[in-house]
Amino acid sequence: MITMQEIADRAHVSIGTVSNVVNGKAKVRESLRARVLAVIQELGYQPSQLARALRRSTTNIVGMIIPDISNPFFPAVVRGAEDVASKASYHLVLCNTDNDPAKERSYLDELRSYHPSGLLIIPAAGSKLTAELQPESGAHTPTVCVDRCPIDWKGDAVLVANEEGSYRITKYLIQMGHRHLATITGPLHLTNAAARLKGFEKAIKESGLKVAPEFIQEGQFDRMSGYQCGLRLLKMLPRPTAIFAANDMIALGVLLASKELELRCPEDISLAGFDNQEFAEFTNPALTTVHQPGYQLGATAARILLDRIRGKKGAAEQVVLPTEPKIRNSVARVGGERSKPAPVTRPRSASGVARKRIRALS
Amino acid sequence: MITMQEIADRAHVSIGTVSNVVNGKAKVRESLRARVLAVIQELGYQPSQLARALRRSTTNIVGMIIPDISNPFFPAVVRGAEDVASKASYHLVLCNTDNDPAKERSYLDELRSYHPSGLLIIPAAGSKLTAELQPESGAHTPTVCVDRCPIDWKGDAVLVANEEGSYRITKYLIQMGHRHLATITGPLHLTNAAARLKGFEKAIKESGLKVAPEFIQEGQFDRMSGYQCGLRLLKMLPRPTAIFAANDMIALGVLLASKELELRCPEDISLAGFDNQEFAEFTNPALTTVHQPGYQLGATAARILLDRIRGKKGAAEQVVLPTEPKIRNSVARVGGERSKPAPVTRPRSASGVARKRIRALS
DNA sequence: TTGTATGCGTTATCAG
DNA sequence: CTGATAACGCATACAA
Repeated sequence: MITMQEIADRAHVSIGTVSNVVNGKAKVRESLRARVLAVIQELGYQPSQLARALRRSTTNIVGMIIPDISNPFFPAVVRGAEDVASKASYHLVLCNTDNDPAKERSYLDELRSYHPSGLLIIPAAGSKLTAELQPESGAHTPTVCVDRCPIDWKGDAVLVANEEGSYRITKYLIQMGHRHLATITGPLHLTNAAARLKGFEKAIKESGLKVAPEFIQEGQFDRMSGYQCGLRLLKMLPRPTAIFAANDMIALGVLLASKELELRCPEDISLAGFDNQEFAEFTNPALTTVHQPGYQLGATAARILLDRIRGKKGAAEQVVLPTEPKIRNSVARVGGERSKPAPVTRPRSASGVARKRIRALS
Repeated sequence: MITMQEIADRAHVSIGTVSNVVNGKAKVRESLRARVLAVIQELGYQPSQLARALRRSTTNIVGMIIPDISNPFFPAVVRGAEDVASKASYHLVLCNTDNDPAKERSYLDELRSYHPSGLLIIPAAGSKLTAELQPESGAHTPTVCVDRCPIDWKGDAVLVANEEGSYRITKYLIQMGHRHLATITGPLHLTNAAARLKGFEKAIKESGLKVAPEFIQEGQFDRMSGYQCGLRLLKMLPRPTAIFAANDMIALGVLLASKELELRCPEDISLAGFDNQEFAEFTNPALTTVHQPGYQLGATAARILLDRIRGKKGAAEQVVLPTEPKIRNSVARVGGERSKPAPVTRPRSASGVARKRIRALS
């Protein structure tokens, strides 16, 4: 490795001068500056971020922790975060926790010991380990929770209108004549999974319907889990006529399960998801789901983080981005009803502060 | 931040002793050891990786560079890499280059200045910047190229049998009666894109067929590009009867284009992809494609990298993993032929060293 | 403007 | 076994 000292020697200047030209802080005589730059070029000198960080005790990296890189929803939010971070010349480094709180903890410690400028966290299922990141704790690294947060999280967060989204899609299911609804949830100690279930139950209740407890299956947010819970649900008698899957990966699993049981979707079983992933419009049948703005989620979170990094004080910001049902072909009308479905209404209390106006579903 | 010195003070020992208990290198009297550990616990001390790395000039991180996190194929290889890296207690940090060589360069420099133990690189379209990572260059960081490599790459690499895969799927297309084949390739300066085209052309040639030059469209490996090239192709007269898309994202784009043009797949246009992504069996129609083992790709690369990190010398290893056609419903039989398709034969020279035996397609 | 010296938090080398 | 001390590469306050 080639160091500043070597540059200094070759350019016949002091190491301090080299540092000054590298960082452009202090003024340096033009002739020296040129000479130093030339030597730097020649030797291909790269400043050691390690030493620099140790000295300045901060780096230009933003750490991001995601729970499951193989669920394409998360890469979408990563894209959003990265675009704004890299525009502000921060480097985004990613760690995948595999939904394992222990791994999360380990990555978090590792990341923090590199003194990142900030942290973007999508907590793993079961993590409550973010105590030392809360704003009140002394010299904390600026941190914002994305997509979901531990129940006791007090800091900045950007979420989506989960409850409203699932409420609206469930209403739609009911309007389509379904009376025997089931749902496969995510891990319920995650705020977003809980909110989606809440919206589901709210719609059910409002319509004077009931769901048998066994029609509410708690799963993971992945395809495997959707497959297993789907199988279980589809074998029950009487069978539900519609399943609300708490995300699109689960829905994919249900699709697989129904195929295996030789049940047709939507004729035998209607299905709705949540995410509106890229593949949702291409599945067979095209998946009716709730769109959530993954990219904006990441971008917004990164913007809030940058504000904090730049020293913005004030109360924790909790932004809630809107969700929007996407009606496609995986839900069939059931029963005699032939009337056009009424527009899906919004619940009286939209959860949180929706940034954009949510258009009513036509 | 709490330092070793503080621990030493509180435990009434020297800083050297603290270092010894933390690293478990030298022997420390049990009583002291316990005292130190207690203080560490109490104060929640975390060693500074920064200082440690500066001193040791190496870290336990493995940097990984991927070109497009929103293409689900790459997350799959990340999973593989991470599983083996983290089992060996390395931390995988990810950087997404967005297929931008400048960004790649920047991340690479950044990463390298943190002294990672090794680097896993899936080069961006257009990167030829890996010169200083080649094994011959002096104190290089162990590096292995994954999935594809710049044409002049001399180091370790793990790839898949691209040419063979596209050869076999193209043969299949021809067996299904197609005579007017088109292809949408990836960026052709990427080895894998070039190999897939080569396999395609080889099959064509072997069958005594020809493709019009405009039936070979060079695109990017993403859906947008597939959509655009697809549109172009589908508007040509005479129209190709089958399109071989160099990956599944491109195929998705073609699906969209055909839908927009009100062309039915596979009746009006047959389509084959490459990747066999998770969604491929759920698309409408289910996508016929070439399976490539993303997870193993990452896992194998990480294993080779770990060997190098542990000091293994020797010539560059170039592993080629097998690919396998997956026949589903996006390719229609065309023309009068009604005979059962003959088994797809393997080309005489399977490219590279396939690790597993490739079963003939039945 | 430029050079010198100190310290960031560790690890490693040596005396005790 | 334990403690002092010199690096690691850089930034910065201060002296020249």
